[in-house]
Amino acid sequence: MSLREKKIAKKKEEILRSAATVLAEKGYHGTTMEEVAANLLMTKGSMYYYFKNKDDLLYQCHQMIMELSLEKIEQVANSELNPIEKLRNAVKSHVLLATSEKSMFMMMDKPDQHFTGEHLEDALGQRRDYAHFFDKILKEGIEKNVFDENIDIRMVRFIILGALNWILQWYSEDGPQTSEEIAQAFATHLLKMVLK
Amino acid sequence: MSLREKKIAKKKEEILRSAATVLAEKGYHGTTMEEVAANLLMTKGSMYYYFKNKDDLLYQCHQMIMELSLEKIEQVANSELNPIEKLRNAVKSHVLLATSEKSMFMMMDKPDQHFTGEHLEDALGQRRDYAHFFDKILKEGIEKNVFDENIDIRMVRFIILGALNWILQWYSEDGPQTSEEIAQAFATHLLKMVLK
Amino acid sequence: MSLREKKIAKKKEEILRSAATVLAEKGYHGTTMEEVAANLLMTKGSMYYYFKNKDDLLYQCHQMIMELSLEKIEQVANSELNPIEKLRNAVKSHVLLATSEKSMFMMMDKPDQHFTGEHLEDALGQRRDYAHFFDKILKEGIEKNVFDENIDIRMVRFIILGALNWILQWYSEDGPQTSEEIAQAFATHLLKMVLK
Amino acid sequence: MSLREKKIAKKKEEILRSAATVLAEKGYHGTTMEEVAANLLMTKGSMYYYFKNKDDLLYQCHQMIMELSLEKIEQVANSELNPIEKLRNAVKSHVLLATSEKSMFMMMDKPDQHFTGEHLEDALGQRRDYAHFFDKILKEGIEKNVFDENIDIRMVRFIILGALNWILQWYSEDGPQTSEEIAQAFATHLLKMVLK
DNA sequence: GATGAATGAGGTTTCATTCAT
DNA sequence: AATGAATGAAACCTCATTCAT
Repeated sequence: MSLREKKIAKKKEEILRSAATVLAEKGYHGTTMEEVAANLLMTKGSMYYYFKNKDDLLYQCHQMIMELSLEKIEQVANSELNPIEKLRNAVKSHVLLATSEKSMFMMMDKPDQHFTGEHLEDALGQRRDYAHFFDKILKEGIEKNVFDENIDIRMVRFIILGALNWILQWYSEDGPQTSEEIAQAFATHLLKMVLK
Repeated sequence: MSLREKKIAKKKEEILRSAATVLAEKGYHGTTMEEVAANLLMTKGSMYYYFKNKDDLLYQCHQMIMELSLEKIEQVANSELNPIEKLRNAVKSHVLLATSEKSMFMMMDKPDQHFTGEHLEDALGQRRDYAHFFDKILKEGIEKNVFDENIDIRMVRFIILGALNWILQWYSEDGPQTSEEIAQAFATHLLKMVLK
Repeated sequence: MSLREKKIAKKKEEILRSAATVLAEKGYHGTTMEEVAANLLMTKGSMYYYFKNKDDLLYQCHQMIMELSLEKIEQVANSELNPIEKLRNAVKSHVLLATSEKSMFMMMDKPDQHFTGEHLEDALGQRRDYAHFFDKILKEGIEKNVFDENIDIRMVRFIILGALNWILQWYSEDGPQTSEEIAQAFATHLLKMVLK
Repeated sequence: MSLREKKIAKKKEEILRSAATVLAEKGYHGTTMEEVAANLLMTKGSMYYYFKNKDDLLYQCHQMIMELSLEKIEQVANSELNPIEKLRNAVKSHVLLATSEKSMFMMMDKPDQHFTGEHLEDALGQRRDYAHFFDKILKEGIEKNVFDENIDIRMVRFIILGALNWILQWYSEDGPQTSEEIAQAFATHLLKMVLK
């Protein structure tokens, strides 16, 4: 990657982060290009140098955070840990990522309300991929006889993902618990649900 | 309530239900008054006879569903059942309500993105009330020694509410499980998390 | 047609005429919705009540004038006159229409620069239809032995249409000749070209 | 002219030709500097080294083609040919030039839509000059008793110019007639209009 | 000479809202 | 009680133009 390309990439990320912040606060339709730009002391027009249109901006926002998340969970799922540790790590890692990058995660909700066509396909695909890693861990846990064989994998996965995504709705840096503590608590309680 | 008032109330509810459907699908800013009206074979203008403005419409939508939910959970929490049954029933009742009135529940997300001022206060208050009922059940369970005394009530409540609210993101009438089965599965798994 | 529909139709035509005036002066891209509206003491926004978008406005403008023209020439071509009179009348009628509705005719140029897809098809089709009537008259003249059998119908038609359409570029109400006189002169000279 | 100046002049002409092509296809307002530049594998910004602004570009485009045309017709009008041959040659030469440089001629329409102030004066002046040469030929023909003394010179000139300029609207390299044949046909038919 | 980046004015379009009827 | 018509603010987006490098 040339120097110039690096510079562009950096600027793009800057914009994406700004966008994510505003998007998280106001939602897709509630966010204006003006605001995203103002956030960066840029002008509306300049942003169109980097992104084709608002949809594109949103999509790439989604991409960025999705790639981050997928990378993390893939790493955990493919590690040499036992299923218990895998699940614990997956949960913790999601909590830590979500709380530290709250604004970016915020916009992962309701893809079908924001995306259409190919973008929607992509977004849903990535979401499925993410979910799949949890299924994999759960299945492995059952096979290895450390998780309760009666659990309904699909339901458990929905419960875990729901709990994790809900964090954005209530988490605040000034809350009574640090994100570490939350991660710990979530891991503990969710594990209790699946252990024998 | 006079006959006329009844008629108005009925019409209002009709509009609210239509609005909820569209709002659920497209989100607040993505929904136009036109669409809501068209859905009812009405005209945009007419709706202003019943609602002061779009915000008001959204707010009353929110109210309607919140009242329904609060009523249900209050009933359960104040019943004579033991904590286990209370929690089971609270979960089940939420699942059944959410799946049957999906469109109405859909819009309960992110109140701070939609409401301001007094309306926001109200909405957050109701949400807190709802959450409080779960806390109450959990506390009672611990006191009565049927729930694990080590659980972190706040965290558990967040997990439960997260799992419940997330249902809207994946539930489909044509899915592999009926809402009854889902309710059952959720109750079972979530209970496992809190039992001794 | 109901009263209301009539009113709408009238308003639409009002707008179309205003649009035609501005379009004639500034060309398609040079014309703004603002100007068209201002011309009628309307607001930009109001025009979208009557027309889907700018393209739609332009297209219907084109339609209006094309229908007028086609009607006129069809009438002449299908009359009982001899070919000489037919050609004379067709020319005269075009001159009179073009000079009296200069602004509307002005925009018939370069349809492929303004229209796309189906609209382009339509516009080109109508243009072909119009041209066809001239061919028909010319052919009839040759068959009836009143026009020179050596003329190249296609070329002659192009010459006539070119001369007629060019009028818009130079005609002015304050010019030295009335539109009647121009019509007369055009008819005379163009006829001379085709007579035996 | 220094070598450097020559290089610049060459580049300028390159740009003008590219611009003419795009302008012909999309019209003034429909053409973006971006497109013109892209056509030459240049960047938008670079073009401002050669041209002050878009208007300037258009104007110089117009100039280039106008000079070409004027040169041709002046040559014909001032030749030693008899009026008949002069008119025939003027017509033919215009046809051949217009068909071979279609894109450049295309933009000669409606100067008052594109130019203002001094540029408009200039453009109209050149147009008048061009027209004048036809008048001169026609007058000479009448004086020398080879053209019908009853023709209305102004009208005939308008007919001829209209027919000639219209060619751009229908001519295509793949059409049934070569440009030579068209030139021939136009000369023949238009002459017939003015001969005794 | 050339260009990448930024800008801002201006255009099109949408939509909540109003109001006379 | 309903609605057709109008409005204007605000959104998205384009593009000629500039300028540092």
